[in-house]
Order: sequence, then structure tokens, then C-alpha cells
Amino acid sequence: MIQADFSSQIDAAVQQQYHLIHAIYVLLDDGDRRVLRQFGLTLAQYRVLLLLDLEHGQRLTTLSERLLRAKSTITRIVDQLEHGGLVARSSDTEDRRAQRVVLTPAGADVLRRARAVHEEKLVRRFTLALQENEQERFIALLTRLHDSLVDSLNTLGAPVTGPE
Amino acid sequence: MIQADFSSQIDAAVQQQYHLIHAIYVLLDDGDRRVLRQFGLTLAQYRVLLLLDLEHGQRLTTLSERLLRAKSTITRIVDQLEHGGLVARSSDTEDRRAQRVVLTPAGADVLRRARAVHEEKLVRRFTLALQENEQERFIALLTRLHDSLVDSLNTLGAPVTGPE
DNA sequence: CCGGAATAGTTAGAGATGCAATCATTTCGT
DNA sequence: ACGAAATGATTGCATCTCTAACTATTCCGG
Repeated sequence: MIQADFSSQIDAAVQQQYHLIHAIYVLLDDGDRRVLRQFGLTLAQYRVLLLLDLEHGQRLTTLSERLLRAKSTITRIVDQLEHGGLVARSSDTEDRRAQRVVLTPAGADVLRRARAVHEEKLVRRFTLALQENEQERFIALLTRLHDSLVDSLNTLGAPVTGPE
Repeated sequence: MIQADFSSQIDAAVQQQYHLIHAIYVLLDDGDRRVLRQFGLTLAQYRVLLLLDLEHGQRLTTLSERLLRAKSTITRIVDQLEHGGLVARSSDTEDRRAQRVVLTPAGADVLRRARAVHEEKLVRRFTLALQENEQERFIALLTRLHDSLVDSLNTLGAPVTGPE
């Protein structure tokens, strides 16, 4: 254990950022769920559809990594979407263990309509908050923090997972 | 309905901020859970302890509002903490419906130790990412966004809930 | 003061998610 | 080429959270 005697000043600033990020996430999440409910989608399902729209025929494992969700969670989400006719599984021709997931025309249609509403609402909420040039600075800072956290995950994070 | 013909440029910037915030939240959340697991705490339990440390004898409903969690969720979290001897319920002398929740000495002790590790890790992760003056700017931007989202919730958010 | 409305808290049921175990297939070392 | 290890996906189980219904108490209008 490293005993920290960080100044309480830095400490307080970090706490503040931490709490703000959490609060913002909760607020955004809440808004998202309200919008997507109109289209019968959960947020997780919506994110899968978004990824599939970006790149068709992704594997479940790939989706799992990109969404930072357990593979089993992705299996179930794809089950739901498939049951609703929004996506389809197809066997991978090169690896018979793998499944490729693709958007159906119905899935593409639902995504297009949901995304229109979701993004419009999102844009409205952000542009009310920050000017255009502020958004740029904000993105830069968010990116720095994000990349740094990913680094920490790879260097410090992993060893902590499995203690024994 | 306001029909938006926002430029796709703004749109892209908003999407970027949105995705970054989500990704950062997931990364922070993941790190939090790893740290707190060492102390047998879930993130939700930890947050309750933090609130109780700030102000002893809070009602369950107050905790529910501050954590943005359903009342039933708070009931169960307090159940768990009480079962573990970290908090205690005591009747409100003025309102016999209400329960006041207080930290026990054991709870205060666990919180103190968990918080030391958690905050130390948090400070390390943030200070690796952003310089001190950058953190100030970051806090300013986060605050603006947060407050604006809270406003949106009160003005735009509520009516959208029940579209019928 | 009485009775309906509101409020504090709990309980029940359903959905979402993670972990661990499992099966089928692929990859790799020898 | 064979067997062990790794990988893709699924399933079972446990946990967390929400919504809705319910009980007990308080508030408030007449």
C-alpha cells in the first residue's frame, strides 16, 4: 500500500471531476432510456445496433469488447434483437465457432428512426450547454482523460484483477 | 416538434463527447468496483457510506434522491450494510414513518480505509491524465454541462416521459 | 376532528448484467 | 499429426436495479 500524502487541494479537484462525470452519465443515461423506450429499445440494444451499422457482420466477441460488456450479455442482447427481427446471426465461413451478426432491413430502419430522435435530442442538450469552441476544448480534455484511463487499465488495472 | 437541420459537423462533435463520456464512465466504474471489492463493498454501498459520512442520520428517501436510485434499491442496500454491521437504522423521533440511517464505528472504519485506497487510485488516474490547470478548465466545462442537463431534465425531460 | 391525499419505507416480481462452467472448434507446440 | 491450450458462443446462477403494489403514518381541507 502506498500511503498518499497528496495535497487535499488536488484531491478535492479530482473528487469533483469524478462526481461530475458520474452525475452527467446518469443524466445522459436517463434521457437516453426515455427516448429509446419509444422505439422498444434498451440502451444496450441501441448500442449494438449502432456498432452493427458501422460495420456489418461483427462477431459477438468483438461487440463484447467494444461495448465493454460480458460476452454472455451480448449473447442475450443479440438474442433479443434477433427475436425482434432487427438483426440476424450467420455462420462465419472461416471459423465455425463464430457467429456474424448483421442488421436486417427492419433493424436498419428502426435504428435510423431511433437515431434521428436520439441524436437530435442529444445535440439540443449539448448545444444548450456549451458553445462550439468550448465543445472542442471539452473533447480534447475528455480524450486525454479517456486515453489515460485506458493506459491505466492496461498497466495498473490488470494485475489487480486476480489477486492470488 | 422542432425540426432540426443541425450541421453534421456539430452533430459529430456531440456524438464524440457523448461517446467519450460514456467510455470514461465505464472505465471509472470498472476501476471503482475492483478497488471496493477488496473491502467487500459494492459501488452503491460505498456511495451510501460516503453520503452518511457527510451527514449522519439521513432518511432513506433522502439517500434515494441524492443517489438517483429507487427507494427500494436504497432499502436493500441499507439492509446489506446493516447486516454487515456498517450502518444502523434508528427511528425518527419526529416522524414515525421515517428511519434515520447512521454509520456505526465499524462502518466508519471500513469507509475510512476504503476511501483512502479509492481516492488514492482516483487521484493517480486523473493526475496522470490532466495537469492541474487543465483540471480546472475541465471542471468548469463539466459543471456547465451538468447544470444544463439538470435544466433540460426539468424543462424538456418531464413532459416527454408519458407520450401516451 | 375526520377522511382523503401524500409521504416513508418495505416487499414482490421482472429485467439486465457479470461470473463461472460448458461445448465446439481452432491454434499451437512437439 | 496429435493432444493441450486457447477461443467463440451459450447457459445457469447470483446480484443489482427498477416498477408497482402495499402498509403505516402524517398532512390537509372542510
